[in-house]
Amino acid sequence: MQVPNQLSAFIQEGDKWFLPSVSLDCVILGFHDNQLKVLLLKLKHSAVWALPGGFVLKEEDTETAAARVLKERTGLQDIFLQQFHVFGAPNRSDGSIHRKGFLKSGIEPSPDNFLFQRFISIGYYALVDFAHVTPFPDENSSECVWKDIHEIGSLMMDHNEILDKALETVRLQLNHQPIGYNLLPQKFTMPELQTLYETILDKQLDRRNFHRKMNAFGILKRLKETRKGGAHRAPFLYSFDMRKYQKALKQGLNGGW
Amino acid sequence: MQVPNQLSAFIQEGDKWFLPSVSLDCVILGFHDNQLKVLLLKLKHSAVWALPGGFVLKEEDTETAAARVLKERTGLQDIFLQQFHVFGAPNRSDGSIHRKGFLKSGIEPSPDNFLFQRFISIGYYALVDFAHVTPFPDENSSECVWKDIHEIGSLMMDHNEILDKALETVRLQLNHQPIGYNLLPQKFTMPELQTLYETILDKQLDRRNFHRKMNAFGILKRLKETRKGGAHRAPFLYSFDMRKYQKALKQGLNGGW
DNA sequence: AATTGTTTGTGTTGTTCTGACACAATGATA
DNA sequence: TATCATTGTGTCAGAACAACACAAACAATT
Repeated sequence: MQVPNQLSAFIQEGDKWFLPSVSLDCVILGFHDNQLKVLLLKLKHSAVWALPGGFVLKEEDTETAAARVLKERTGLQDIFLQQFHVFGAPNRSDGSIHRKGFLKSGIEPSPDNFLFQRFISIGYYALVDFAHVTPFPDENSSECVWKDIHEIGSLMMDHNEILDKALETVRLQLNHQPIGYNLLPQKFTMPELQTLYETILDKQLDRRNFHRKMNAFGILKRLKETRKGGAHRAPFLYSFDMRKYQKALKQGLNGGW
Repeated sequence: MQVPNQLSAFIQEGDKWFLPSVSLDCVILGFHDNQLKVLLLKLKHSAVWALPGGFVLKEEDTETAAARVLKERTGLQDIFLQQFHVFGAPNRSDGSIHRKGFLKSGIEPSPDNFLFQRFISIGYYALVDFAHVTPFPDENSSECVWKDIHEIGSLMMDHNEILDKALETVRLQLNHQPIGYNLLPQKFTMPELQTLYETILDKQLDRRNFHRKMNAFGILKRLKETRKGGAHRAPFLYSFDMRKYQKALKQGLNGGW
């Protein structure tokens, strides 16, 4: 089954294709310039930024639906994708946003249009290699860009809450999920990994202790290459030893009991 | 808005009251006889055990809906309740179970009955003080009882998966949520707390190290009383110092970075 | 009332982990 | 070749941890 590609198909036939009441929103995170980025888009005829979202096809798994939305916005497949929370407040979805969009497009929607109902939303976060992504808008959105997570203003509906919850979840799961692996390119330096940790934890870490502790986990392979070009001493490149990484994550990277 | 109390109202008017496509299931956990228990019920005309579940009223918050289900089965209010996962496989819900129930009740359901549609399910887990709960069945179920988590057989639909995921979540959140506080009575002994930890973690812990570490967290108040009556040395009673407990949980009880 | 069996409370010891710090090595730039 | 910022490595004291021993308490038995 294919997703309808035309706006008009959405408008007139939403309830023909999709599961009612259920939507999903994706917090797509990348790491670039030593900063965490999130993919946002701006709906046509709307002034505010929003998380990319979508609906679940009638015969589709919710995870598959999230992967589909991710692919539509980034072109990426087989990406680390994780549901983290359901947002189920009765007044969270706001049909008036779509209503205005319709009117500005010169369309007169039916009062019981699919988009006007109440939706709960399943939040997913995705971790992607920034360099592999070219964000592009769809026919419903005018812009699709990476935004620094420290420069997010007011988002549509409850999307600020969704984003915050995603970041909180990533922080809590840092020792249990391969977060470094998914956000960094295959080869990376120790200072880059440290900055990633510092950004996620929003906390400064001691460079030398970080180095020692990371090596102690035994999850990194130090390559023979260094990253030249910076104005200073060239740091070694590392990559993850996935077998040991996965094994270590099961215990949690920091033990506990 | 009140929930319909009669089975017939569910059957004939489900889509009048409830949000379509969305259900929820509750993993209600208690601690008794040094073992973790889960509340299960058996649907009328069905041989298998199931988790208590329900639906979301059209204007109701999903959290409120879960609290309502919890209250219906246990009589308890203001309980620690936490969503942990959404189960969204397209074939997970099984209308034929309800169909059989209808037939055995001598009812001829409409083919487009509310219960026959596809449902995703939001999983919630609740932690309750075992002593405060008297499980009782509703008009849809014939039995409602506490079961030891090690003596669970095959449950209805994907409820084994839901239960397993709940237990896994509790284990992962042990250092971040007030799990001891919610599962134990207000006064408890150190050995009881340790057994709770051992049961959740499915791992033996050293009695003396556990004692020392727990005290080091500073989240316990040792009372002047002891628990007499056991055949051996009477252990001290403790209670949680909630202010310090909450504060400690924010960092996570075991640090990490 | 003394003895016994089992459990609880507390302490010790050697090892590992942690946080705070110093210094030498490196690579581009001046 | 000197400079400068950054990276790699090392040290050291204090904290945390695992493994272990022993005394105190309680009820049941004699």
